[in-house]
Amino acid sequence: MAYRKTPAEIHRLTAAREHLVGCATRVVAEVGWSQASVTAVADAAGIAAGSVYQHFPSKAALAVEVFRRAAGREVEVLGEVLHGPGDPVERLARGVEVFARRALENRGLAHALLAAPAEPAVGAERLAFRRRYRALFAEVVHEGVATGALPAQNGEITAAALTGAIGEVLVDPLGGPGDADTDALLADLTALALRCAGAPRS
Amino acid sequence: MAYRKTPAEIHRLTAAREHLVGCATRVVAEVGWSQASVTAVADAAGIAAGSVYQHFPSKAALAVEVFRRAAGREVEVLGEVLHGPGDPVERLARGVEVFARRALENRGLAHALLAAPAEPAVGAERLAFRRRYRALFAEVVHEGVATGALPAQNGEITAAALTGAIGEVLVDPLGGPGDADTDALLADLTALALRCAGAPRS
DNA sequence: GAAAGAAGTGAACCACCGTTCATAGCTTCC
DNA sequence: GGAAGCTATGAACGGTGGTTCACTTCTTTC
Repeated sequence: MAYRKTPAEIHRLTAAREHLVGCATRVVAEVGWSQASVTAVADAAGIAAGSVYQHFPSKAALAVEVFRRAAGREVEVLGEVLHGPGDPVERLARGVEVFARRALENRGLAHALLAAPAEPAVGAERLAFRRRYRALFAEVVHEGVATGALPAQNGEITAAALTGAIGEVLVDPLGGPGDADTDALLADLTALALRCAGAPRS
Repeated sequence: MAYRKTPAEIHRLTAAREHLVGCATRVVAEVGWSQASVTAVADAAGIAAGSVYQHFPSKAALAVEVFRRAAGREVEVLGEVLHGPGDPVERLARGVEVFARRALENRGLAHALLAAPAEPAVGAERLAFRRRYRALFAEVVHEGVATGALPAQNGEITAAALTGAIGEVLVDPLGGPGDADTDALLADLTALALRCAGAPRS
């Protein structure tokens, strides 16, 4: 044999791959899936279109990777908050707030993850992650029902409503174009969440 | 002059157009916007691909027409229920129930209207109609707040949550594939809606 | 330094799809 | 019946965008 990947080379390759995924994520967040052509992504990463295929077998595979990375981060953060300290109702409120705040802080990415038109492979991925968000919320709702803090209810539906509400607000900002008051919006959203779950009025 | 459209001819033309729109709606409901190519739609209507352009200047125009017809019906029905008799809370519950029931009865179409990936022109239309659904719900919520039946709240967000929740449930049926129990689902949804709006517990 | 092999390149390829257009078939009017 | 005008047709066109591939460039090994 006359060639073996040296550690430095391996590192260079994975770095290139990471760089590609990062740039692709940025492009998707900025212009959406439909406009994120292989050429556009490659340009953003400073490589040739053909080189993308050194790292991924197809555009769909790259897209799925981009989606999984970004959506995975959100699931992780949400999970930490929902499984953190505090009683179920508090955690639910904080979870909604964090989830929504992160989405509002990176609207483009959030839109891409939750709503923007995408190829079927990404659509399937989106479905899977929606289930995970929903499951996380539902878990806390069930907990609240068990401890008596919340009334009996279909937790899955409550959870669906929470993600749906945040998605709605993201897709079509109600307060006009400007972020007139993000904090107020977040406050309204958490209040909605507590009503949705049937938490006692404060 | 040697030619003028006779009434019968006019009727034939508009009928052909209607037939085209109807078939296109069916195709979209069955396979989604992305798979509803001009050829597929023309085939379904039993005409040549080129003939579509006798009735519509572009595929986008046909798509928009299909969307407007279908979404317009829903707005109308929802409006009638929400503006009908009964106190605001009752109307809200009935509105959610009717909206969701119709969606569940024609899942394919509902999915196309609310969620399925679509070309930009349809996306814009969708945004406009979402605002209308939302406005209708918000109106009733405001009414309820005014009469004291509901607590003070951001009605727009409550309305967004309601449409979002129904959309969520549609996109990813929670109870597995089967309609295990549509009535139970509807009951859970209306219960959710009332909690969302903060209606007194029954 | 030279051979061997991998990564990078970008122009060309190809499939798909909306759209057009020359042609054929019908309808209207005299 | 025939001229004029409209509608219907479907093969051909053109743009787009993912993918390929012969070739260049860089890295490793001896």
